[in-house]
Amino acid sequence: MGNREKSEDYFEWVYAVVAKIPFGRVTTYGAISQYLGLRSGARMVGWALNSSRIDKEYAGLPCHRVVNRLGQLSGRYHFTGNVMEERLRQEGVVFINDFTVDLEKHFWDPARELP
DNA sequence: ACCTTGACAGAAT
DNA sequence: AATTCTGCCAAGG
Repeated sequence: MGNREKSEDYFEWVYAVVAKIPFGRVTTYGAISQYLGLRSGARMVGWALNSSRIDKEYAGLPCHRVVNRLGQLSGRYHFTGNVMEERLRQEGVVFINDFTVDLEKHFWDPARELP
């Protein structure tokens, strides 16, 4: 795990996109997989982030800005405590409730915003 | 080598 | 409208 050389390179592609999510904006697993044209689907995007969590080289990745299609912080349990929510609130992201962000307001679509 | 389990999402029931 | 099923594929047991 955390072995970037082997496995499919799309893990790298995922990291690249996540790294470009602007401050105060969020995107979804599905949007990323769609933008990258991954047949593997949104599930593998989450899997890639799971690897990045362990891989120190990607410790700075703003993976807290990735939520599921309903705006729910499905990855919150992979952060310590409620770090994911705290970070987003710090960026001024509006919450519907403790684990759901206002996607309408903050959604960032890589397919539309990226060249 | 087989089965289960996911940081998901969309279709089908 | 709500729940279940299905595609997807990498790890871990």
